[in-house]
Amino acid sequence: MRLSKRTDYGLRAIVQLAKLWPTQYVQSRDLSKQENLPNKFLESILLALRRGGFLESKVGSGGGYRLSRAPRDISVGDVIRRLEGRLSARDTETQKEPSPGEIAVRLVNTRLTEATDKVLDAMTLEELLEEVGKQSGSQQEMYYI
Amino acid sequence: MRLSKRTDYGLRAIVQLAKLWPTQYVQSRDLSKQENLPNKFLESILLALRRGGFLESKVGSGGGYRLSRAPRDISVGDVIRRLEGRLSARDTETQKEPSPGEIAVRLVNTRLTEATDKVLDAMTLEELLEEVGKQSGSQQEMYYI
DNA sequence: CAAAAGCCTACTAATCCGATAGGGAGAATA
DNA sequence: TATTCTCCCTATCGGATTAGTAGGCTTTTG
Repeated sequence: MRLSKRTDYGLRAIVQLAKLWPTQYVQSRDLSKQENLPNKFLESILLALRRGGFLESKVGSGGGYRLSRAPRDISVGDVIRRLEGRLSARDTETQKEPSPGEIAVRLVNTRLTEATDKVLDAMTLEELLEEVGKQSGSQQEMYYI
Repeated sequence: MRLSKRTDYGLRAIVQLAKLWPTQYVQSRDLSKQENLPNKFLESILLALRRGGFLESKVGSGGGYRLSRAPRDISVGDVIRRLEGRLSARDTETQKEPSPGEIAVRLVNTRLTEATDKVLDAMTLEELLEEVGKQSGSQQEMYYI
């Protein structure tokens, strides 16, 4: 189970935006510098996040992106499902009676989806930020002591 | 979260073998017919499953494959991890201090892996077979009434 | 020996992913 | 008005990965 780069980058960007919330707009170029991401690729991801209702944007000088609501009101699951294109895409319509193997695979897939959804839906950006704070805090102690 | 075709096919084949256990050996050709899978592709998958210790094989006339132990002693998680090549491949060694975004992504990944492992490790082939039995049973009633 | 089956290697085809290029269009600022 | 700044949008490309094929070797059974 691996997240695509697209999702990876999107998460990293939205985490940065959550850190800065509710400050002024942040430009995509700055975001890509902060997390060291390919500029143009990130742009398309931010656009998807905006369309998904997670971000607000402002064009022109002084414009950029910011969260559309508080980090506690944004679910990581929602964000990831928006970014991850490959979700239960084709069901091939099952015109014929499914074989035992097909039923089994479908069952496994269902359980997996349920489990991941449950985990991801339980996480908000706020909680994610807290955890990151703890982690990077203890990290830095190791360096600064 | 999508399983690869390789994993899909492998599961379907091993479910068939579990249904027939502990009968005599089943040929890969018959398996590919039963589940309608590409013959040669399936062969390589069965080989991987044998190397993983899930199957026993017998060469020559009258040979084939069968489970190496009871369905209740084979975990679906083990099977899938064996078939799915792409598991936590590169960790890129993180030479530099990770950014907040990277920490967040790592955290999400950890939680996802934990959740999926938990679900898959809790399933055995036996349990899977039971569920399939229920499903296809109720399916068939709809057709035969 | 001949047939049956697994075993093994190499190759090709198709798909998807990550990334880039090149420009609009509209808002702020001078 | 002109200029700059930023998001917005489309198209395309290269490479990696996945899916599938071909062909033959080896071992067992009859």
